[in-house]
Amino acid sequence: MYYDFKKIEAKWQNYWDEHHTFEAVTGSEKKPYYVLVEFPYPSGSGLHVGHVRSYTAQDAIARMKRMQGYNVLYPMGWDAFGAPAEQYAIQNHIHPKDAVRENIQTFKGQMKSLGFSFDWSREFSTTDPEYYKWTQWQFLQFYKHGMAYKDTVPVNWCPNCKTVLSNEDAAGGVCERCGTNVVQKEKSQWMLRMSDYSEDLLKGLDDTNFAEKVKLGQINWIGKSIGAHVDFKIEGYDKTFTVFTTRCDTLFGATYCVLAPEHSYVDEITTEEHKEEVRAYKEACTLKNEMERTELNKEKTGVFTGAYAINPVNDERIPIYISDYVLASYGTGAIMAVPAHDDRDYEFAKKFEIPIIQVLEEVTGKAHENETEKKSIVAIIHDKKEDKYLTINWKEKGGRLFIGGTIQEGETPLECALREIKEETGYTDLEFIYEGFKINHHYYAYNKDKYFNIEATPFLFELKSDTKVEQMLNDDEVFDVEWVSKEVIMKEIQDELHAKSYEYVTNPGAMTGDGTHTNSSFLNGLDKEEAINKMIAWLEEHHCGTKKINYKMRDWIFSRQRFWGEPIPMIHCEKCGWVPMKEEDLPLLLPDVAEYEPTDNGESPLAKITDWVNTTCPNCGGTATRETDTMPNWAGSSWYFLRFMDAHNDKEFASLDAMKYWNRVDWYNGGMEHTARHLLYARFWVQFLYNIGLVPNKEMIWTRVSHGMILGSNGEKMSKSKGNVINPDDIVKEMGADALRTYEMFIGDYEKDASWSTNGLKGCKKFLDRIWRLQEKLNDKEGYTEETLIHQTIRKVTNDLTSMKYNTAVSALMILLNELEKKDSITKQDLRTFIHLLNPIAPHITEEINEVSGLGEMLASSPWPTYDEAKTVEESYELVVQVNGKVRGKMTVSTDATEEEMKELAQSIDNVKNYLDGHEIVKMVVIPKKLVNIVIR
RNA sequence: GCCUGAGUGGCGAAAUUGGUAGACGCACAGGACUUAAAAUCCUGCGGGAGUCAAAUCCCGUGCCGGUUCAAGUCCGGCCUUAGGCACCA
Repeated sequence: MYYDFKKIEAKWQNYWDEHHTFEAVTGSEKKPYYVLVEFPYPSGSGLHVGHVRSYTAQDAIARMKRMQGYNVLYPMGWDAFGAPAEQYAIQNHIHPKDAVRENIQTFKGQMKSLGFSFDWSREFSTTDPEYYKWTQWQFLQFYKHGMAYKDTVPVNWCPNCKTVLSNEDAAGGVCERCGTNVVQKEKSQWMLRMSDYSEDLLKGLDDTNFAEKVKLGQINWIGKSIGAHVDFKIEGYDKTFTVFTTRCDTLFGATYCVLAPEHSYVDEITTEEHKEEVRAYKEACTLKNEMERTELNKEKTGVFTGAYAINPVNDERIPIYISDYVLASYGTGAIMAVPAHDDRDYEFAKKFEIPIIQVLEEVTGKAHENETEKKSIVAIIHDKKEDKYLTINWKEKGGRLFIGGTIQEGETPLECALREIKEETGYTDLEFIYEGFKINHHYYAYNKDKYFNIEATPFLFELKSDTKVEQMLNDDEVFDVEWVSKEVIMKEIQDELHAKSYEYVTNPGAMTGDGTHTNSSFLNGLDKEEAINKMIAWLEEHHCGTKKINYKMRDWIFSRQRFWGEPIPMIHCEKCGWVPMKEEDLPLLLPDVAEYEPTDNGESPLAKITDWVNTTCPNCGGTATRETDTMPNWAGSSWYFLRFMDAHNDKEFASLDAMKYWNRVDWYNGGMEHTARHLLYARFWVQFLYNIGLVPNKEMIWTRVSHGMILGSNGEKMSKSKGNVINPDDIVKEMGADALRTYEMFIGDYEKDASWSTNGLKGCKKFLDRIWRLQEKLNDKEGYTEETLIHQTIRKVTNDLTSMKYNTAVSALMILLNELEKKDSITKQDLRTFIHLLNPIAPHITEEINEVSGLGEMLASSPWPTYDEAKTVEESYELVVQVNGKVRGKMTVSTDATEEEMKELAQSIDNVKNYLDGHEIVKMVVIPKKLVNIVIR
């Protein structure tokens, strides 16, 4: 039997269009369900097979939910502002809106040819004045509530192209277009006070059902850290500066302070002697952009200001440096540096030879009552020639150790180490290399029957020559002195203190872990958490500090120096300053011109269109000029999901009634690349609207999932230059939309990337062909032929579609097909249920089969198949019999066999008997309806 | 460097959350139909030992170790890889 998929697909697509099959009715009696997929940027290259994957996945959910009786909203629109359209327009001297209109036509045609059940009646583009009118209106609300302000911020600037670049375009510190080094330039920009919402955005996550990794992305971006502000007096000034630290417990170890080069105090406190150096350093920093300051700048740099700060806890005088490793934009732009316990400070202190004070000792071993305290050393001696380390092997009595010993009265740790080496091994010609941080070790000495708590100092020495004296050993010191390799040490040094000592001296660096405090007056003996609390209390009591929470998230830079974006509806009047446009004058339309070359000074191209720029002040009526910056791409996409709820409202952005009816987005799908920023912006936008009473929920998105990419058949990202691009149009023409949809659902785990395989696609086409041929087997009987399997399949497909396991849903249907094909004939109900389950994934062929074979009402308007749990149970199953955990036999057993019967049957299998013969049965583990494991001895 | 995933046949992948590892599909091989090919259908398909053929046994989910009657799944330690963040104090 032959079928023409092109004809069938066109037929049903037209039917759906003409009958408005998938249009959602706001306010319907049915329960609402809102399925959303990120609306695309309509680029010139058309729909990507990756789009097909996520649109199909969401389409399957939307179609199933409709059949389950929900009023489903599954809308589509266009996020069409942005640089590529502007770029294209500049090159071709046409208006971007014309390019956009064309691209939208292409995208829409492609989407229709794939049979997605979008509600096209709600379609809009962010570039429609009817839409961006409301984006502008919402900006005015931000402004009126004090949430929008102008500030001077550094931007990436390409001196050659004379244009402002986004961070993406300035990747690697060079301009993407011309390769010139990007510099930082101060520019006045509109900002939104997003940082005010840090805590709300964090807490709001509890009211969402986002995937764990999505939540984590949001949490990391917000970057909450709990710490303290500490005030430092500046010597010779009646001034203090404040630092932010998460480790105020290490304050006794602070040996210097660092200000960001941009810190406002720098010029004032720099002494005459250091003025030139500081000036030069600051200038060097402005020439560097953010990229260079972070990525390329591994080595710490900085200069001394000549000024000193006073450590409030001990009145120590500590030098103030400036360095670009301290960021002006985070915390207070100033830090206290504790080189012993911070990697960056350690590196800096080593380079500038600043003292390092240890205030935290790592604890090893377990504390015990009645410990004897003492101080000791661990000495590690390295022989460079052989690359071996000196150890003493106590054999059964204590394993392999380095040289250890107790510090005696009047002896320094270093003297002790040298003495112990000489006594225990005889070596005397050693070069001191490194002294590690002290370790606090608890242990029990069997030979003395005593508990000890020692403060051990690890040392590293290099062996200069084999010069030796005779060992001086006590009677109980019976061991071999052995030189061993690194590998032996890693394996055989079991003692915690000695293993740690080795780690400390061979990888010098800051000790950043937890431990017990030392050299810290009232904090001594406390662990990190206790010490932090006690220090905060002390600081507050002495009025020189307080507990403080900091967030990485900053305010949203809302200006773009671009033509193709929503104009910011603000007017600058010389008398009145910045004045918002009147709401009734919105939308502020983009001018209809065909020239928008960038300006020389980084202004938006709009600045050159004087007719548009010059206006009157809404306040005083005097001459005024318009803001020429436009909004970022993120603006229009921050609230589009609200507009879909009431897409044609010309009185409001969306009515509260409509939003209350739809309630929120139930299921939102998008790319992983948008889970951090887009989602955060959208949530911020919604929370603001909620706070001013314009939306019904503080979180308007419930579940957010992300899909993996479709890669080329070579496993690389699809791109024209690699020549591995698959155009969905070609596939639809050759194999049909249903085959493409089925394949993309079957390709693998939905959340993971997957490589394209034409053979895999062919397999899915074959699957559909076989279903078509199933019609030849129809008989006139009633009911199900394979009742149990069909009920199981209904359950499996229903569950899998709801949990995004599309690949196993398809495979369950393949299994059912294999079984149905084995039958001589099947009933109409068999076939009807089968195609019904497949309909959300392959909607055209299934509707056609349903119609041609007269199986019943149209699938799209029929209720989703239901299953009976009792009917999913098999009459019998294969009992697995294990002996000591290994499978030794299987047999078919009735489902109602009791545990006792299972045990008996298990032992009746011949092969099992062979294993049991001559052994005692210790016990039997029975897993009902699964297996019996016989444990023998 | 930090965070988060992932590592299973020739390939894409499954595995009810501790209970028969490799479902389903692709590729491949053999066979049927055909003048022939395509399409379609049937059979086989992790590695090894064994056998005329079986039965049966051993090994096998990145590596090493552990817990358990039982580990792809849990615990400890590594290795590789992808993505995100990155001097965030």
